[in-house]
Amino acid sequence: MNGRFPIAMHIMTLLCTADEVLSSDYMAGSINVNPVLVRKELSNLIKHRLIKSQQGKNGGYLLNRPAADISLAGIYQAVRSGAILGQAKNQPNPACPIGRQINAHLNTLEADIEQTMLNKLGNTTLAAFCKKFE
Amino acid sequence: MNGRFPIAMHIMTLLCTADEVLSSDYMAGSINVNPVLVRKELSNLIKHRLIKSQQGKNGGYLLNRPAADISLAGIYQAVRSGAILGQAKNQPNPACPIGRQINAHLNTLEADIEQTMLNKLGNTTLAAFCKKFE
DNA sequence: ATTAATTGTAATAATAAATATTACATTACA
DNA sequence: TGTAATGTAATATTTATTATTACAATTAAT
Repeated sequence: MNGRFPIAMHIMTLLCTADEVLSSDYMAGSINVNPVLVRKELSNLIKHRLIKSQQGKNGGYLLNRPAADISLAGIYQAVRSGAILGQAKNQPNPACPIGRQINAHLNTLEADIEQTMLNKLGNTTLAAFCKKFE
Repeated sequence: MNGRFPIAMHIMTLLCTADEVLSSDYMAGSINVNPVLVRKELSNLIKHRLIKSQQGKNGGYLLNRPAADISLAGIYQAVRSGAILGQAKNQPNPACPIGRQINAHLNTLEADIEQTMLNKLGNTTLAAFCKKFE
């Protein structure tokens, strides 16, 4: 996987603990990645209605609802890209009895694991996560 | 993540359902990836004592113990590389109160989720997985 | 003994994915 | 009107993954 979940969590934690809007440049400075990457992730988080923005001078970003109403599962779902257990890009040989069926069975397993993980992540709110930073 | 778990599962399923040793070239043909990639993964699975090899002509690979004694968690642990929830390669700004602590808290979360996932994968044996292919 | 099929592994190349950079249009406050 | 910010496209760079080539070592079969 890539660094999107850690970066999204960093963003959400910053916004959760801030008492005013934060700029993408400020957040990029805390995360220490390129500001455009942060803005892309902010765009995505807006699309998933987790945050909102204020444009123009003195603009910035803020949470779209109370942190107690945002679960880590929601954040994960906003950034998830591909399978938890990995995604091979091969196309197994359909002439082989195993190759013909393996993807279907792996997909079932993947769905099962992902649901387990979402249940677990759903147990923690952003508010609870941010309490650790006191 | 990458395709190592799917490929390892494909290998283990082939070996589980075979009644003789299988060559890396045969398995590469079923998986449809480069034979050297398969041999590298086979090497790794040997290192984790999940399979063993017979060298020389007519050689090949076979399971190292009954499929009922191999769990999907064991296979996952043999191939896992990095964090389930993603690994950012940035170094957060230590001058920021959030940046200073975020990695510690994300690592705790990661460990928690990974344990949940291993518990779930531990519930299924390779033998049970392979029964689906009848 | 010799041959051939195979494991095992190193070195390199090619491809794909992630991240960084540059640029600039748009917005809204002061 | 100037300025600080969002929003986004285009491109470049870096990193990770997969493929390829090559060949030494091993062992069964002839």
